[in-house]
Amino acid sequence: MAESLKQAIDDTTLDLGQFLSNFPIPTPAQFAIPPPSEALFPPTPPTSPPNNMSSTWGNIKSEQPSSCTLQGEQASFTELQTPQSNYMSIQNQFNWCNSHPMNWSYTQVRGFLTWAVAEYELPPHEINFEHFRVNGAKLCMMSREEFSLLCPNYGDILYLSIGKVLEEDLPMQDLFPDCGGITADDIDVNDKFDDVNVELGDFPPSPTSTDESYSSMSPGRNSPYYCGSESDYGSGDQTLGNLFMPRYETSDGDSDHDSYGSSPRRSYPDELHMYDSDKEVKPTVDFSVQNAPINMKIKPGGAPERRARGRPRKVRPPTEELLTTGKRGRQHSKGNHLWEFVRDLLKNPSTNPKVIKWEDRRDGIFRFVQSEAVANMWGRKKNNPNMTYEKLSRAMRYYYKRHILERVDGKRLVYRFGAEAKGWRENE
DNA sequence: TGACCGTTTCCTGTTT
DNA sequence: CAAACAGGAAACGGTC
Repeated sequence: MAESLKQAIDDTTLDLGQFLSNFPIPTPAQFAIPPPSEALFPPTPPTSPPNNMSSTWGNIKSEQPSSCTLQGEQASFTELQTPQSNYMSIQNQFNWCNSHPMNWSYTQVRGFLTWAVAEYELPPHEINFEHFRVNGAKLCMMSREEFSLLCPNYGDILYLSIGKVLEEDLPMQDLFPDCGGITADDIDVNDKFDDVNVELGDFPPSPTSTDESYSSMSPGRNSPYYCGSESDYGSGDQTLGNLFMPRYETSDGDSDHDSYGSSPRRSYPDELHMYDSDKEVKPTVDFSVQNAPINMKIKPGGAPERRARGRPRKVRPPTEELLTTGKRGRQHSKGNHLWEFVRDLLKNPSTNPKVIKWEDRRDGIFRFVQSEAVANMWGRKKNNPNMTYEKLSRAMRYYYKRHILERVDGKRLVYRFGAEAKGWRENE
């Protein structure tokens, strides 16, 4: 693993190289030098990644992240030449695997990205770390599309990598520990990408996306990330100018398979092409009859008819995991139910009362303070960038019949736990 | 393999 | 007028 990280560093150019220049690989001799001070560098408990990266996504290597394997070495490799602040920064980069992504600092986000580059053998020059100047909370809020916008060719991989970390079966207190990383102030759907916007300028918009999140990220023509008008799409440029390059095509699903090139590569997180619903970025929409989306009936010679009711059928190309094991990732794992997710947000001081709060603690009445933020977090957990509060609330309403939730009339965004909901009471 | 479950997606209509 | 609510319909993907 250290080898692959070093290889990634050797291969590094431009931004990543600059970043990694602050990231010296220790020599064996340096390993022997003790840390300067216990107070400054308290002994770290044995480090393991927050989860077993292979448990659910069979194709992800089971080794610990590179950064983790170096954890034990870091206490000695920099202090001679490196200022303490730099040292601490480096230590933080290694520490990303010690805490939940929601709690990552910007530095830990970088540490994670460094690991991902090495782990999935991504071409470092195509991943500009400066595009990810966000803390973990913001990173977790970013949709798949945002990842792709920030990193056109490998955003999906990064998105699914972070989703993988989030998806693991951590106990909720580990998922959202109140340990100073994220505060409630960091979670605000209204400024859900503020860090990015402030530091990067506006995102370029999705050319045809109807996703409202894009409208809030409308491009500044003066933004350094404004890459041109629609006529510029698909220039083929692989660098910054291509941030806007559409990667998704029509609903036939697998047209972006080639995006990752044909070179042999370590297995990426699977389900990279899982979602191709009609809300995905679809810069080229062909409404000819044979190419019409499945639910879009075309009148002969006329305009598209109203789409059919119900959930549109998805076209999902088989993943490597599906082909080898016949399985995709688990969906209904323990603790994966929406109401339990909501309950655990209520239990967590990082999210309660900022995004969700009790209206009446004893009666189990609660309110979504930032409904779209909750939806975003739920979507992240389910690896579904298209989740919205509207959809989440539909699922919530199904709980009425099962008495997991009870209706609270007359109040918007307010629900009440029902008789079948367990574990929400203070002394439960 | 198929039934079932817990959503997810989309829709129309209503209420706030 | 927009946002939220309500609930039907159908599809999806995992579990049993």
